[in-house]
Parts: sequence; C-alpha cells; structure tokens
Amino acid sequence: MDLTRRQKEILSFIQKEIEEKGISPSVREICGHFGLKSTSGVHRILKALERKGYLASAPGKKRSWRPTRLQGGLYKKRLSVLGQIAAGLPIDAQEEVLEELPVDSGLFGQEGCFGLYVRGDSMTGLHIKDGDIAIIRPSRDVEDGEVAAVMVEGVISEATLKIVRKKKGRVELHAANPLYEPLVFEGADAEGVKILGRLVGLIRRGI
Amino acid sequence: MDLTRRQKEILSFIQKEIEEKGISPSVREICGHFGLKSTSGVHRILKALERKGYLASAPGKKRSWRPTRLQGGLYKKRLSVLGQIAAGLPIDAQEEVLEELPVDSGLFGQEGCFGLYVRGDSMTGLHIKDGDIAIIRPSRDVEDGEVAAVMVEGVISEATLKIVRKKKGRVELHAANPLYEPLVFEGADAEGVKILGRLVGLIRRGI
DNA sequence: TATTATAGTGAACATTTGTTCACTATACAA
DNA sequence: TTGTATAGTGAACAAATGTTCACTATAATA
Repeated sequence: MDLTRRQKEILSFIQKEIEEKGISPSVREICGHFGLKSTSGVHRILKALERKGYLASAPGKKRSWRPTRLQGGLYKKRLSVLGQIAAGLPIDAQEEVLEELPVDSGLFGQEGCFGLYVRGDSMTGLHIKDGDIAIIRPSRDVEDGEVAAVMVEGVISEATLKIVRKKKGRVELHAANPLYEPLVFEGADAEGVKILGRLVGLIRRGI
Repeated sequence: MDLTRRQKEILSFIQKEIEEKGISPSVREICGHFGLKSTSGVHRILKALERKGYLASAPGKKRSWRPTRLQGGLYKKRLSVLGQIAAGLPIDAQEEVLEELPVDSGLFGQEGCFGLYVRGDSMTGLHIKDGDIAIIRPSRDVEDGEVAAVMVEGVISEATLKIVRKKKGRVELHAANPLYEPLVFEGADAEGVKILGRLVGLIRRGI
C-alpha cells in the first residue's frame, strides 16, 4: 500500500496548491506542473491515490480532488480584531476576538498587535475613516502627541482612538476632528485614563 | 458594508458546503439549494460578497468561490508591492516587486491583488495619505466613479490613483483633492487611458 | 518466458460551470 | 417623481475540466 514516487509527488503538489491557492488544481494543471502532456496518466494516478485512501473526489465535478487527511497546518500568527474591550478586562482576553485577519501581525513592526474597528469620524483629520481597522500595539504608556487606543474609567467604556497630550499633571485626549472637543483630565482624574496601546497601522477593506 | 439577508444565506451555505463536502458548491448548486432558477442572480450576489470582502474567487475557474475569512485560513499567498509600473509592461511582470507583505491577498476579496505605494496628497479627500499602500485588484475596466490605478500613454508614465468618470465618448480622471484639476480625455485620447485595476483596500504602516 | 503494476502519449467526448446580456420587479431614499 | 441597490428570470456562450479509449514502454516478479 506504499506510494510510488510519482504518487507522492502528485499528492504533495495537490496539498501545496490547496494550501496556497485555496482551490484544488485541475488535472491539466497537475500535468502542466510536471511537464506531462496527457491527462489520462495523471488521472490514473489520482484513481490509485483514491484507492489507497489518500485522495477523495466527487466524480465528474471540477476540482474536487482533495486529500482525505487534513494536513494539520500550523498557521502563522494572525491578527485578531477586538471589536470592543470591556472595561477592566485585560487585552489578552481571547473571548472578544471578532475576527482573525490573515495578516502576519509582524507586518506592523512587532508581534502581538491587535485590531479595532474604527467607528465614527473623530479621526478623519488623520485620514482614518469609519470602518477602518486600526492596528494597535499594546502598551501601558505612549509619548506626548501619539495616537493611542484609550479607555477612561467611568467616562469611556470602550476603547477609542485619541491623540494623547500630556501636560503637567494632566492628560488631554484630542480627536483629530475640530467638531470634537478635547477631553481634559487633571489630578486624580488623570489616573483613570487607561492606555491600551499605540496606533501603529491601519487596514481598510471593501473600498 | 453590511450584508443583506440573501447574501448572508448564500455565504453561510458556501461555508457549510465546504465544511461538509470539502469542495465549494457550483453556482448552479447554490441556485438549486435556494430553489432559484437562474444563475445570474446568484452570480451577482457572489460578486457583491467579493466586493465586500467575504468571498474570493479565481475568475473563470470552476468551484473557486470560497470564503476569505470566518472559515478556514488555508490561504497564505502574499501581497506584492509594485512601486512603479513602467509604461507598457503587463501587470504580472514580476521583476518590479519591491516588497512582499505577509498578508493574504484574499483579505481584500480576491487573489492576485497587488500594492502600490501612494505618493503625494492627491487622494486625501478619500483619506488616502502619502505613504499608504493602495491595494489594487487587476482589471481592464472599472465602473463609473470608482477609484482605479491608471496610466495614460504619453501623459502619465507611472501608475496613479484616480477617480474614473466615464461620460459619453470621454474619460475624466479626478483627484480627490480640490487643488488638482481633473484630466479630461476625449475621442482618440480616451483610448490612451490604461486602467491597471481597481482600488480595493489600503494598508498604512509606521504611524 | 509471461504477467502485473506503473507511467506516459494522444485524441476525443460530454458536461459542468463561470460569466454575461437583456429584461422585470421591489424597496428605499433624495 | 427619479434614481439606486438588490433580486430574480431566461437564454446563451465559451471555456474549463473530468473521464475514457487505445496505444506504447519500463521495471519487477513469478
């Protein structure tokens, strides 16, 4: 019940194609990859792989040859989109993942980033639109003038994007839109400002 | 960006079929399941789901409609950034790849997309900044009013982002910035407008 | 030797299937 | 009202594709 060299080659080609492209190769595409000129030889090999239990197909249906065993693909670290973050919960709470984007989170400089759907028009001055996905790198603190995802205990119950301005003894949260007044926190109130992380990137889809 | 009821039904049917049977349903199988008698209506819905980023397909290939997310992340294809495209060269010329982003190009609805670095401020009205990476889906043509990467023979020697407006016998290329005058091409000149593809997404790094 | 399993070529067939075009209809908003 | 987005029907085209038949060739084995 062992596989011949050709059978192994074709089986692994099919696995690779499905992994890379998401659809199974046609018989002619398999021929092309191996420089073969006739489909019937490949078709016979597919039948052999089916008989030996490595492939399955829906007879007559296009691109239906596929492996029976799911190759346990270890996918790269993906980017989680956390829609709303309940107050007090740590960022790494996994229950809130709304979506996993097929993006290596290292794209934005460091792993461990996460995404937040942007709602509203408070950041249009920085060309961040409603519907965008803001990429946040977790951090307890940011520099003066940087954009951060923040929550304020008792005031803002979900994460919002703000420009953080630090003055002596107070913290100002500015929108990038003149229609919105800055929020100013002084003294003890400034302690309530919780910084979730710094804005490091943006993804926009469905334009 | 929301889905209609029909769109949700069809998306979830495709997900279920792939999960249960291992291959994507054909357009006619989708019709059959919902008791519809014509494929073109379903096809239009598939295109809508593609435009909204929920499905991807390999155009013309059988049974290639499949989810881009919320399902199995089998797709690892990366996104190539083509900085400048020399006039006359086909889009698929691989020599111009400036960078490979660790992003599944299916994130933006369809495989085969590529990126272009955005330079200048001509698209700030659409909140596209200098330094952004515009994600382009190759296409010979776009609908009136859509944003596209275009070249004009003898006038624009590298790809630029423009809003394409089609009138009778002429083509207008608008910037999304009142500082820039639209370019108007009439008659024979309109033939020189080469559309490289449609804007489908955006990535911003290093904020 | 004869037999068997495996591979490959070449041609052809019949379907499946994605895609498009031209209509119609409905709901909703400007 | 007009326009726009969404759905649906019906017909048709062109290409992709699985499958089969008839051949040849090579290596291993009884």
